[in-house]
Amino acid sequence: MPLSSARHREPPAAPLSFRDRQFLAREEAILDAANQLLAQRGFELMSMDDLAAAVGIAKGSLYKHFESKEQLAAASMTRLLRRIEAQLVQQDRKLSARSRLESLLRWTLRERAAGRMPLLPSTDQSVQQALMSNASYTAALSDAGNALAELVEDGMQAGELRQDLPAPVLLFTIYARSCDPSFDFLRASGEWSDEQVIEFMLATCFDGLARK
Amino acid sequence: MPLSSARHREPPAAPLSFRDRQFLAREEAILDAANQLLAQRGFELMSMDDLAAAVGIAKGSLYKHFESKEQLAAASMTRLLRRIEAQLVQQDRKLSARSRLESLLRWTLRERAAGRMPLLPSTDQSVQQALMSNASYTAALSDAGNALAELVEDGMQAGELRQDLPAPVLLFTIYARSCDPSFDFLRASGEWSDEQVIEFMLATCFDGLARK
DNA sequence: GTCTATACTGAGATAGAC
DNA sequence: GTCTATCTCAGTATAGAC
Repeated sequence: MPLSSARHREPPAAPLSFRDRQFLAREEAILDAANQLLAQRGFELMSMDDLAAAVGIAKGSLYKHFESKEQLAAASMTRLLRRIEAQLVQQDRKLSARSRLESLLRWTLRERAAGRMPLLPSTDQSVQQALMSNASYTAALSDAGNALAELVEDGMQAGELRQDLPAPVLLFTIYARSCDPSFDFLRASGEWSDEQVIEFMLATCFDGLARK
Repeated sequence: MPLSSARHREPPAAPLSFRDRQFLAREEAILDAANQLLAQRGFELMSMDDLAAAVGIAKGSLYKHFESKEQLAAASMTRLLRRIEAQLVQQDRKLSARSRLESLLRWTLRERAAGRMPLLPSTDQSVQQALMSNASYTAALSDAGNALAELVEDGMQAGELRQDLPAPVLLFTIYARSCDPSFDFLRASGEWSDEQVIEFMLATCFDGLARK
């Protein structure tokens, strides 16, 4: 009977009771900790024990909020997708499509540097399957994907993005940069600041490796 | 007692007995199957049960060849790195650095399409740690990395690759393309052939997303 | 050296008191 | 709804027969 994501997306008209707000606050805390652990270790290596310890609650209590580890991961990913969408919505729409895409990728990589990127897109089939059978997740994925696709289309029509490749190729390429391992490699080398590495990523993504 | 990678790297002068050759052939079969499973599910989700079943031998026998799952993964990665290096060595050295890099990436993505890429670079710390404490692996990694770095340097000096970014940025960017999830996304869409997707990857990698 | 059978461990999930 | 204690099972690794 957890309130869960249903109430997330459609807040009731009536004000929440103190207990409900406390419950939701705890749920947010769980998702925050889950994001950290998922980012650090990935889905399989994040144990519910570790998560409970990180949040400071008992393992059993996790299951009052989320019915399984998979559903918890789905909630974590859903929240991320909603945030991505929010980033796109709040952007100044007078900016060029390319600069909006760059700005989104910058935000995403900053989130990742801060350890808040669950990084599930790159994991295995069983998790993917669990995600895709979660209605909230697929809805959020569709919404964020559509918003991003629209931006890519705009950029292509405006002549800012190349037109000799199919739009999905550009879309997935941008999407994949958010979980690109080169980000970790470059950060691990310790030679550059996070912001420098982010700008490197943007440069190689949009302008490629070849000399122009 | 397994012959293992030591004999791999320095074959003895004496010819191998029939039993030894059989043993090594089985070891190769294990690594082939391991590559497939690692590619499909990743390290954590590949169980030794599955692997033994795929090879058609008993689980216990695996431990006569490799002392642990981690060492087995290290052997798999080592073999891959040696093959990458071999690709570089056998290339026509009169070709431009850029076309040699493209050709290497093409080979790598074809290997991946065929399910032969263990994809371990993107996994967690515990595996990475186990790999880095394996001498054969670190040697192979160093060799392949140096060969690749040399090629990148050549390309930059020849003016084929951009010079406004540090060389390691270019190197890691190319390296990361071999485990780029966008490859899977594009293949899964079913709209293009593997070869088309590979060329898309090369195009976005070297020329970027922006219109030139 | 390969097999079958088993010990041991970690982790997901549940039961029941409060 | 949260806690402690426990169940169950998958998976690594090992033992022992042949």
